[in-house]
Amino acid sequence: MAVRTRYAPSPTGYLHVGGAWMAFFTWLFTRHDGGQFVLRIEDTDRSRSTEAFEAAILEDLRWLGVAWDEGPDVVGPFGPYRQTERAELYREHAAILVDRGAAYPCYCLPEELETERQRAAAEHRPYRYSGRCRELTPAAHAEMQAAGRHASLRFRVPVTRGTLVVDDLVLGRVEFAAADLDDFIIQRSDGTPLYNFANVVDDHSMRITHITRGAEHLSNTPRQFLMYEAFGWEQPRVAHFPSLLGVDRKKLSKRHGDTAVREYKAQGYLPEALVNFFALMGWYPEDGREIFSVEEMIARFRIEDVGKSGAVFDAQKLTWMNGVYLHQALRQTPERVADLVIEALRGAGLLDGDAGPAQRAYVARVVAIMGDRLRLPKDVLTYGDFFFRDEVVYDPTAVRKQFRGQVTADMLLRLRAALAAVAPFEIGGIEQAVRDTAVALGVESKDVIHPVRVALTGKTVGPGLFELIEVLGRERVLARLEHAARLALETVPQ
RNA sequence: GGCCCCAUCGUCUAGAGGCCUAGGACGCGGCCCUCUCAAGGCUGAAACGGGGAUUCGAAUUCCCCUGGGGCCA
Repeated sequence: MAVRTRYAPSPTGYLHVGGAWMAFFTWLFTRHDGGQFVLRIEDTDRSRSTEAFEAAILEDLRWLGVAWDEGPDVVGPFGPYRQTERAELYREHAAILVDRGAAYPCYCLPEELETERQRAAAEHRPYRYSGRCRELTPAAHAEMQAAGRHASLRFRVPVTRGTLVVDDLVLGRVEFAAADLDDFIIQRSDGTPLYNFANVVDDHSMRITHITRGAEHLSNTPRQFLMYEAFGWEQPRVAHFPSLLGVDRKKLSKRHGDTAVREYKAQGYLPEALVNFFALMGWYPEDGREIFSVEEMIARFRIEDVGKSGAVFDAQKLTWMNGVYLHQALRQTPERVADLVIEALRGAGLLDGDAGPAQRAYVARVVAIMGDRLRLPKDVLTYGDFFFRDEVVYDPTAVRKQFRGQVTADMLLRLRAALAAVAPFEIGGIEQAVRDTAVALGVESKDVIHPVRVALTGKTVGPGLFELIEVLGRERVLARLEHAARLALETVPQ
């Protein structure tokens, strides 16, 4: 039988890395087995679900390359794929359970349940629902309804069922005692289904064969299995993936900040880097290789190899990996890197409006000489902001380190004269001019190069000097040297 | 509080009784390369939570404890 899986996000926020990770693993597993992957929107929490979030989640999944075969925007045989459009189905199935005696109306008020709970706590017993509505007589039902009480529906746990075994694809065999469970609510008094119940109905009616979800749902599994039994349905296989943790080792959530996938996208992270990084959390290929294409991941991924323990999301390693992919993109599709850099420059206010062809070509040249220094597009600000500023921002430390008053000023002006004569203004002649100047002054090349770098860029780090001079162009180079010569005179020789 | 899951360097992990003097990667330190930085190469520091048991032999099996996490409340 073909594998059918699903990812079922709630559109109550943007897709976060934990959810994306789960979706990706599910997708990898499905593709490895040549199965079908369904996207289902769990929007029963109407107060917090929005269409905008739903659209954003779809967009972010697509950006990551996680594609679904059926979903809210794809016509499929088991739709609709939004829970709010399936309300009738839940009511019908709840009714089936009531008819079979597997569920019953419960009229207990929240206050009454709270009293039960407190008594249990006072007597140091574990709290379990008392079951007082379990065996109500028809007369009692009528009385409750006459009193204006609306019933919720509770699932009748067969306490004599004994041991419930969950044979998990990741965790292995886990046992629960039916006697530890109490009758749980499957439908609220307003007629809306609870998560656990809607999930079972949906997974079965959508023919899901393998349920993948976060480990936090493991405890729900025995309850769900009981419902499958009550319906007489075949149970799907389950796989609980470990939780994604924040640096505090708590389950990753919005309070950890920077957890939305689109936040990473906005910062210029590449989807292939994100996805490769995801793969390495909880799963490693046999040979310990770390960089591989999606195709390789699909081929190698085995759900049995997924680890059991929660993983901390290490943003530093992700950034390193982004550098690996950025450098790869630099060789294969440099214009893509240029686009990302343009975004970063725009974000920093160093570029405005739409970049014209000339500007794009200029950025491409900058990227060509310094792209291998970038891990993130915004690193362009660290190494090459001077390419995009009219006024060089001088790092005081760099100036203090490299400028020596009159001596430096003379050297800068001498090089200026030499560069003014270089034709064409290309790297070969430029390098010659710099080295000749050093010889003429009786110093080593680097004694010229370092101060000149500060003069032209304001900093001690950056791309090769000869390259950057060429890209900067004669006019700006001459102007900056002249300006820097004056600045040098103001610095006290150390 | 009850139930469940987890446990190797700071982090992601390899390790399914002897191959472990516990390997790799990120990060951190050093060296090389070099006009700087980055990249690259070499290299260093860095872990089996504790206690029992099984075994000739345990990171690897079992039990207890501890710690962390989750679900229900």
